[in-house]
Amino acid sequence: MDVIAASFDRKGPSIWGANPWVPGNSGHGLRHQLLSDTERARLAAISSIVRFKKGEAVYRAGDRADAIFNIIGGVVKSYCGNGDGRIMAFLFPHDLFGLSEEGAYVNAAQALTAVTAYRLPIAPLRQRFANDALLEYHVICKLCEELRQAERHAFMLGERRADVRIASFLQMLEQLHAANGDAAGEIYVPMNRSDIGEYVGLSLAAVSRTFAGLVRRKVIGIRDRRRIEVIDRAAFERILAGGGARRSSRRRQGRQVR
Amino acid sequence: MDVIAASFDRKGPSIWGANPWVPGNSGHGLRHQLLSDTERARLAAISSIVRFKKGEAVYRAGDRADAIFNIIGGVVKSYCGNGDGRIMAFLFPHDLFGLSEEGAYVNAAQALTAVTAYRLPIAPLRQRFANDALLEYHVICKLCEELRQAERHAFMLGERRADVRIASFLQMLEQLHAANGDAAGEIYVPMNRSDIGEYVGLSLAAVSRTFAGLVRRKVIGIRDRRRIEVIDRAAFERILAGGGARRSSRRRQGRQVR
DNA sequence: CGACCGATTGATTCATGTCAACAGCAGTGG
DNA sequence: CCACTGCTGTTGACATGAATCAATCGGTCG
Repeated sequence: MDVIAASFDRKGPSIWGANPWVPGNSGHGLRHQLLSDTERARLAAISSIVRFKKGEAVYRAGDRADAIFNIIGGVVKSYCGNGDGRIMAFLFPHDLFGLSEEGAYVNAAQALTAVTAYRLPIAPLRQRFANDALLEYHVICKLCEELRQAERHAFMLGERRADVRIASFLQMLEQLHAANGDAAGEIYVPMNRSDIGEYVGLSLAAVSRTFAGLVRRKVIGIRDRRRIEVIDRAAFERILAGGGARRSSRRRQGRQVR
Repeated sequence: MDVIAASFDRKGPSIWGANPWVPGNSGHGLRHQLLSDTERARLAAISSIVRFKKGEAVYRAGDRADAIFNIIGGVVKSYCGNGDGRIMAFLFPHDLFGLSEEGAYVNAAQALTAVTAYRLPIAPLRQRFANDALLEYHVICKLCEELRQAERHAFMLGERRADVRIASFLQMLEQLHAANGDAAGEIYVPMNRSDIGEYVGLSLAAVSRTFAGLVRRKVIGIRDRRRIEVIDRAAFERILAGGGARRSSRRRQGRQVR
């Protein structure tokens, strides 16, 4: 990990999200910058910029948690450190990560690509919090969003069929690109098959097989191993919906809400 | 739903949690009251107390989100409203729920038992936020905790074997009791088998079978259908650990952290 | 008592895990 | 330039464990 003084050619830490309490704030779920320029500048003053090489560890589970991170560029995975490599989340630019419990990181984090990030030490950050209610409010917004993301993850894992899980995963990446205003049409998949498996709860073999199946059914196309495009959008949506269709057994209806 | 003016025989909304940045703050993960008496009183001033009968809906997915809730007593489930009944979370006293996206609730919520809760309207709450940095900070702490909880949920769903999932679920309930200082020895299970299934990602039949299996193996004992005790603690831990043991195939080693 | 809901249990099916061989590709070093 | 090695991804054969369908049972409510 390299440490560099926060330079001024960037405005400072950047948090993208949507205010959960403002209706249709920018319409179709588009995220935007939550922080004002002055907030970003103030945060820049207490932070440093760090770089990680591909594959480098950002922190390990149980490490003393003295900072949180804000990604400028690259992709990070947050995973269970205890031998079990299940991945809890993929983190992208404008995301915040490094949550702790009782002062220690609960998960481990590793750079999947080369990563640049702001490192925000806890102590000065808490100082800022105490003086800046708006900043805290924005962090609350971001946390709500991460919570929603974690729920979506759990929702996907509740799905039984492998193709639905993979399709949900692709949709997640696609929506992420869309929310960031990136070019559509092609989905960039920065993580390898094994990491996908750890995230969606399938074996490496099953992930590979499922991709192959979707290609055979002409639902998706794979150029590069990391560039996927949805060919048959209707079939894609049908797969995603397919999850809700089943599990329509006896127990469901009439009881859920009365 | 009944609405009652917030009475003064209670101190006001109550949020339990642990400050994620204070090391071993009360040792073994014990949670405590995050709000001061004056904060609680101020929140009480802007909130009302609501009651829900068993089975009653608190809100539905897509409803205009104009308030969040803080449980005083009872258990609530938060579930996906779109026909698909998967449960995202069980909420207990001192929990906060009612998160929204663009001003609308994303999930539906239903009372599993009779429930009493504070209802905190968003508009005045945001007023209070603007004037009370400490309150916001406490909400951040709570959100971090809920995020962690959602991650644990996803972690459990990543598990393949039914007995591990059920054991994790029981452990979750047990730790919940412990964190609240409730009596140990017996686990109170306020939800029915079907709800458990929706939460842990198993069919109703599989939940039932798995409980039966654990009883047959003398790992747990079932008195009442909602009162379970762990008989063979060692075997119980072994089952929980069993998850991490597998998935040790080729792909894992040497790459996760270098 | 009949109807209904929650729960248990059995028989069968089928998707995914597991094991294993192998192919593509990159990096390394002679 | 070419073996050698290691990692990533693909594919096949087989076993397994949970979903599904369905019958049954106990409790509760009217």
